[in-house]
Amino acid sequence: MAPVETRVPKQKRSMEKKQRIKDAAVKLMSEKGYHSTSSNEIAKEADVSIGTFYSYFKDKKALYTELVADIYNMVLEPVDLNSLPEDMSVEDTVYMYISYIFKGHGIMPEFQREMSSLSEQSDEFRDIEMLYKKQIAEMFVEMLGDYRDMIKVSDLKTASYIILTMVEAVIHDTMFHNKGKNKKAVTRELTAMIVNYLF
Amino acid sequence: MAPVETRVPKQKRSMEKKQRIKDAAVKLMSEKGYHSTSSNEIAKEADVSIGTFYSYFKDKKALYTELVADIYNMVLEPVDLNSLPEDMSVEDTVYMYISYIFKGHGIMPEFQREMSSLSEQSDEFRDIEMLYKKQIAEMFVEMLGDYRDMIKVSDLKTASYIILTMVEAVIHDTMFHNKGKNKKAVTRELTAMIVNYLF
Amino acid sequence: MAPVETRVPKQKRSMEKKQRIKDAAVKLMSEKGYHSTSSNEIAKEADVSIGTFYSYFKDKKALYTELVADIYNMVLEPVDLNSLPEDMSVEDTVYMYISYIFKGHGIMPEFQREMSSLSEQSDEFRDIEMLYKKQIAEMFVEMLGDYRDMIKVSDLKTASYIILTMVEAVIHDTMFHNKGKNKKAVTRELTAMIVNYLF
Amino acid sequence: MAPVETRVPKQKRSMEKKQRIKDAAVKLMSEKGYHSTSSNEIAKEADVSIGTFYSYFKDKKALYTELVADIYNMVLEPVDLNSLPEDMSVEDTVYMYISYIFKGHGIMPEFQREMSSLSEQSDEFRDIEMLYKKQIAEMFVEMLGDYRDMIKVSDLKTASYIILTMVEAVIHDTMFHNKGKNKKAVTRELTAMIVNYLF
DNA sequence: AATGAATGAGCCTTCATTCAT
DNA sequence: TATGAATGAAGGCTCATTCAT
Repeated sequence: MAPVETRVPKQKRSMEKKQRIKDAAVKLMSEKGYHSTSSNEIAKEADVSIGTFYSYFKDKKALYTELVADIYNMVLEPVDLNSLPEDMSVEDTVYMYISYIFKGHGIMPEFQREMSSLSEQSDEFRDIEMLYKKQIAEMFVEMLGDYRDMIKVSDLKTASYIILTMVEAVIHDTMFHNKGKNKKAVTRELTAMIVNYLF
Repeated sequence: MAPVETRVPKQKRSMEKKQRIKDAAVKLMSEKGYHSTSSNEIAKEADVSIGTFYSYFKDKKALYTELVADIYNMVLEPVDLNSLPEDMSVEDTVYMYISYIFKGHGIMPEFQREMSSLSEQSDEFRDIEMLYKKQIAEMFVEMLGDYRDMIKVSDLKTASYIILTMVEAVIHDTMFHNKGKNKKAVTRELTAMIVNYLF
Repeated sequence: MAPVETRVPKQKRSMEKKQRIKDAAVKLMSEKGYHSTSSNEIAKEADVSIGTFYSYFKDKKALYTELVADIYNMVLEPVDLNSLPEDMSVEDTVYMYISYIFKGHGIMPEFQREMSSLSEQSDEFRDIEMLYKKQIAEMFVEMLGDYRDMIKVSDLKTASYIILTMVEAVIHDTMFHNKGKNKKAVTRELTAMIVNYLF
Repeated sequence: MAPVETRVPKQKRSMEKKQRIKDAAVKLMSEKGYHSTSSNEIAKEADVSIGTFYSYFKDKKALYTELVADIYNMVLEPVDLNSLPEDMSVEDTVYMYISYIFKGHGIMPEFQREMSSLSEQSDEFRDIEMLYKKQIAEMFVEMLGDYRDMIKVSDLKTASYIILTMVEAVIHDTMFHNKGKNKKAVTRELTAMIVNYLF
């Protein structure tokens, strides 16, 4: 009843074990989905006892939540907006933004697919996703820099969120159902659409 | 091995029973998702024995498939494109189209949420959804009528599919995460974006 | 609780129905075994309602019991020992006896296979089988006629029962596991063995 | 889908548990037959959780298969043909062989009854039994030793199989339906019969 | 810290049997 | 007589989670 506190690993060996569990989980859940992957299976794939599994993660859901957070961090981390060229055109900026999102969807795409599916089912996961999305949307506003003043749309914040939603939907579709074909063409079309919309 | 065939109800009372099962399923799956809703639970909610459940539906998946079909029929049915005014502007046409999709998402929205979630997980369900989407996308092309000649986009078929994907994503987002606020504003924005894109 | 008396059909139409049920049962049980054949399936195959099924047979087991009795009657019925030639040799007599048993095993052999399997599981069925076996064994003694005096075995009754057991085992094996090959050779060998044993 | 492997017990306590399950299964299946004994029932009788049951056995059939193997091992193990007296008569050899089979049928006779019943129903089970039978039949040929040259039967291999079939049928009958009475008399009769047949 | 044997609630599904019509 | 919709106990099996070692 009184739950044993989940272990917070501080030593390297432990970290490795926790990471092994995560890697195993990503692998298996990407292949077979969250519901069809059992904790025992994950532990075995990670070459760790089921007891160890439960010493690192309160339950299966907690593991999943951490995985989602990890993915988002991986997707967001490598951005360095400060290093953008000063004199990019609007088109180039939007194009770059879309490419960036495209790139993010290239990281563990199968797992992201599973994520987007599960996010619909639980507000808990949904909330994390919102956090990330807001960040990405804000990033777009920043990227626009001085061009912001030329935008005809009044509520830029909302607009950027809608733009992100749209872009992700189309990219998602392109990645999974068109198997990643015509990335470039899609990026171009989206760019045109967004530029037309904003300016 | 050779199971007794699924019952095809012919009398009113039976129809009611089958419908009761469906209603119960929609209710529970909307609340807790497909995977967390058991057949026994559905039967109990429908006030029907589990045996009756399985006499109407081969298995849980078959029930789900019927539900999806029902939803699609409800969404698609009430359209009558022939009765559109002859002299609508492009903006009005697009606006109407988006409104139509918005309306569709208002039917059992929570269940549709679950549907879109499951579609990601199984090509089987995905296929049904595609069918419906293609119809809706084609409908848009038809609605454009004579304006089609003025469109600058070359591949209108693909464009209409992308537009639908986008529109649905945004509407979906608006419905569930903004709880349906500013439908009008969103519709207006989307209209502008699409018109700008196409013409 | 108070069981409705099982119907004893007196009219032709009813007889037909009951027979249809039996035929269907034999067919299905021969193919798939007793345990894998459901009463609903039998009723459907017989083109009769499940209610009708239960008006003719108290339960599934009662149907089976009747089938066993029927088979035994079919196997035993067509014998007419009185018409045997007077001057048969011992060998010919034994050969004829074995052939007779072989023939019996040719009647609905798959169902008999199922029967022999189930007989092991229920004393009820077992008893019926004993009855039949005793009759067959006695028949052999009768067939031997005047040769009886020349037999060296003391307890002919027991001997004849053992002989039957043996013969059936070998025939059974020949029918099902050797797919009925070398019936003649097997009959010949058995004849030799028995003649050697008795005389 | 990818089930956690069946547990291979290494410690004594576990071995005991697995054995308890087997013992319970033998007991119940002997009493009520394979089909009428449920896995939950076996687990309960063994005082073990159903989960434990399925950690030791893939499914009910796998348990059964192990039981059959165990029985065969018990029946075959204690044979040491090399220690036979050199100068046994043919009669004594055959008598000994039959006694050996008789003894084998004394081990868990009720379960063996169920086994022979199931063998008729599934080729899968039948195959295992064949393996064992072939061994026993071959053993007989070996036992005959130098007497083999004096045998008048041409195909000794087949003959030994038929003899085994016969002997088992009679023994089986003696054990269950005559409740083991006159073992000696039956053995004597069978011996005579076989010797007469072979030589 | 780590293990993994053990648990048992709960899942999906079947089928012999009843009974209102 | 006949129907067949309806029942629900029971079966085989899974898997998240616990806890003694």
